[in-house]
Amino acid sequence: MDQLSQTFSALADPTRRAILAKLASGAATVGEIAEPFDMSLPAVSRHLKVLTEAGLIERSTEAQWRRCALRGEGFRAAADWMEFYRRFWEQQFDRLDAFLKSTVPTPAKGKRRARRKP
Amino acid sequence: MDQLSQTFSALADPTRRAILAKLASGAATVGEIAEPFDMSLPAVSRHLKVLTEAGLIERSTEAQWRRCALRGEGFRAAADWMEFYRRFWEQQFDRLDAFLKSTVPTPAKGKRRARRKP
DNA sequence: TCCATATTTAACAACTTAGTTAAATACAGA
DNA sequence: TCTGTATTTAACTAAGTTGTTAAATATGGA
Repeated sequence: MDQLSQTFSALADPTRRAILAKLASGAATVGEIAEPFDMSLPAVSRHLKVLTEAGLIERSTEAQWRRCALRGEGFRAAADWMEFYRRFWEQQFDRLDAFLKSTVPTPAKGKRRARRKP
Repeated sequence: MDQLSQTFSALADPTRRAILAKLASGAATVGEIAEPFDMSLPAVSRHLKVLTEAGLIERSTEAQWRRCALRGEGFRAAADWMEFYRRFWEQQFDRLDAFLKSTVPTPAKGKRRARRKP
């Protein structure tokens, strides 16, 4: 599977996103990560495997614990991909903005399209 | 399924990302969208359904054609979610940057390692 | 009305995913 | 070496995804 698909696929699960959110405030062991979830340890272990293979986390061994930490670089490609589409939602916002402005008693009429500044 | 999962799940397929890329340069009918793919029309139709349900595209009817267009707003939540993690990859870059600076006392001509684009 | 074009729905197969429990493995310390 | 704690792997099931072909539906025009 291509890298982008693997990343988005890994992010498409609420449990995995919750794991990432936890790791955003610091590294943790598998047991610590699993604790808040109403799910067996093997299930969490597999979510961690998916995140690792997607490059979103990295793991190190400390005695009998496996410490997991966020791997920022793993987000970059997906974030860059998304960034390309930013203009579309900003443009949409501008359209709404323009619409609201045109609703206000202002004589400016016509089909012009506002562009947001970068 | 929650909205974020639905969005990321929709993006986790190269065919669907290719469809979005095409729509980024303008709206198109189902037939036009399907044309470049080595895949049956019903298969493309289903990808479009997934994208529609994820809110990433919107459709309108014109005679017997269904016109599809990018729906920027649909990207926003996922992009915002990603944005939260930006500091992690930027921080990682900064760490590398700092490491390289500390490793090379005098940034002279003989560069030992290429720097990634800023 | 009937036909051609555009698209979706139905029915199906192959494959993947996400969870379960039970067993296996890894390591630290008595 | 034996034991307890931490974690992964195996085997299995249920459900979901992606593709196929055939049939159904929608629309405009002769």
